[in-house]
This record gives sequence, C-alpha cells and structure tokens, in this order.
Amino acid sequence: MNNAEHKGERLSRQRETILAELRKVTSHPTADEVYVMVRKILPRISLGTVYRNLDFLSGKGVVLRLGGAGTQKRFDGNPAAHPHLRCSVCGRVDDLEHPLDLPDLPLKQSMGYSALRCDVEFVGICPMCAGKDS
Amino acid sequence: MNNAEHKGERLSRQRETILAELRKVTSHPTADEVYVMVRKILPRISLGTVYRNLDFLSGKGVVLRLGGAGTQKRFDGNPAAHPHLRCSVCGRVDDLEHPLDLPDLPLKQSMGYSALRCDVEFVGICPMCAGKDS
DNA sequence: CTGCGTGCAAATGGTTTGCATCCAC
DNA sequence: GTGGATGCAAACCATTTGCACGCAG
Repeated sequence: MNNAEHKGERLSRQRETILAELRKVTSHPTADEVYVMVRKILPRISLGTVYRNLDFLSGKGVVLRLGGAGTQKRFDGNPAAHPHLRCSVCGRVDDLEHPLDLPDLPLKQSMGYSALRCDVEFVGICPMCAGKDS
Repeated sequence: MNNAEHKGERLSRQRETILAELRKVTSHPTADEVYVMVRKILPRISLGTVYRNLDFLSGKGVVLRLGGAGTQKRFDGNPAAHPHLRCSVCGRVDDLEHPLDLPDLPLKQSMGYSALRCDVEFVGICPMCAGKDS
C-alpha cells in the first residue's frame, strides 16, 4: 500500500484539514469536536463532510475510529492500535503513556476468526472528575 | 454487595425474564435481539422496558453493556470483564475461549485514573463471514 | 395501599444520505 | 471538462423519556 492516489480519491482542502487537525491533537475528539476544530480553519465546512471524511479516513486506516463505551464515537489520529483510557464520568479518552504492549494477538485465528486486531480500553475515572465531588 | 433487595427495586416479571434470557445465551445480543427473545415469553413487553432494564441491570453490574465498534450496543449476561471477539463484517460478538487473562490492570492509577476496569476486544472476521466471499 | 415499573408513543441526538453545486485533477 | 467531494437539510435509527396505568411488596 503506497500513500493514497491509486484509485481516484481527491485531496480536498476539507479532507486535508480534518486529517491535519486530528493529528495535531493528542485527545480523541468526537466528530462534533473535530467539526468545531476544523471550523476555525474552514468556517463553511459542514458536519456531514466531517463525518464523510472521518469515515473515509478510518476506512483507509489513516485514522482510528474508537468504538468504546460512550454514545458518540471518537477518532484517533494515530492509526496504530494502542490501549486507551476512558473516563466513565466525562467520557474523555487518553492514550496510555506506558506502551504496555499487550500480549499481542496471542490467539490469532482464535475460534476461527481471521485478521485479528486488538482494541484495549481501560475504563476509570479521570483525575479531573475524581476531584470535583461525585 | 448482597443480591439486590436493599434499596427499593422491585423484581418485575419483565426484569426477571430479561436477565434470565440474557444469561441463557452465549451470544451478546443487542437490545433489539433481547426484545425479540423476551417477547416470546412476555409478548406485551415494550422495547422501552427492555432498554430500561438492560440499563438498570448493567448499572447494577449484573450484566455487561459492551461499547464496542458497532452501532448498537450489545449485552453480556456474564458481568466479569473478559475479552471478546467481534466480527467486523456481521457484527457478531463471541467470547474468547481461552481465558488469556490480560496483564490485569498492570497500570492501575495510570495517568491519575482511578478504579480501572479493562475491556479488550479483538476485531476480525468470523468463520462464517470469511466463508461466503466478500 | 404505595410508588416503582410498565406500555405506548413522542422526542432526542448522533450519524447518514439525496441532491444540486463546486473544485481538484 | 469531469467526476469525486461538498453544503445543506431531510432522513434514519438506536436509545431515551413523559405520562397515566398496573402490579409487586
């Protein structure tokens, strides 16, 4: 797989900007948050476009769409699978600092499944939420 | 934590049946699927009630609400956190057979988070979907 | 009896989509 | 110039919620 241009995808300003903004942050913004971020640069972009591109980019494996426990999906500019920390109170998602490479796919082909990828999510309460009473 | 009756919750036939049905299967049904299952026993139950009870039960820790990659949430009658296998094609979720106890919470308090729980989900293609062409 | 839980249906909210226009190639 | 990408708004769909009634304790 080389970079991208082998089929027919065009690199629109919107797509470019969405990817750039997503890579710029260490947080794992929801589509809405990406929308807000990108809007500062392209005020006329639409939410639909943000969704379409986020979908496109994650389909390409350039970004990660995090399923997770919350209602909204979150997106990660770093496509390599790595463990996340999710706050069960405010919903924010951080990366784990210490890599903790999980026993990487120790059971490939487990139960007949193929092409396994592994998502790990630790769920807890983040310092900020733990601070302000219950 | 004893069983349940310490506050004021009543054990309705609906709640009881939902829990029983959920424990009966090894699959990880969506709310809709639970609705269908329970309807065979209580034909007049409403989807809203299924959602309310699933929510109640997961809040109590009696069942597990799986966030996961799909659109709909899935529920697991086994409340102990254990790794899952999700098919990226059909969306079905299986339990991993070999326990593979993950490096259990090796980083408790990581980054200031407290009360960590760990969700692990392997994403791949299940045998059935791998079989039938693309 | 009492009030928690239910059935029903309307409301919500995130995400997707149809369509005419726009612009990257 | 041409078809993929966009903006807008309506459509979707899973989930939630308000309300009056029903039933478990």
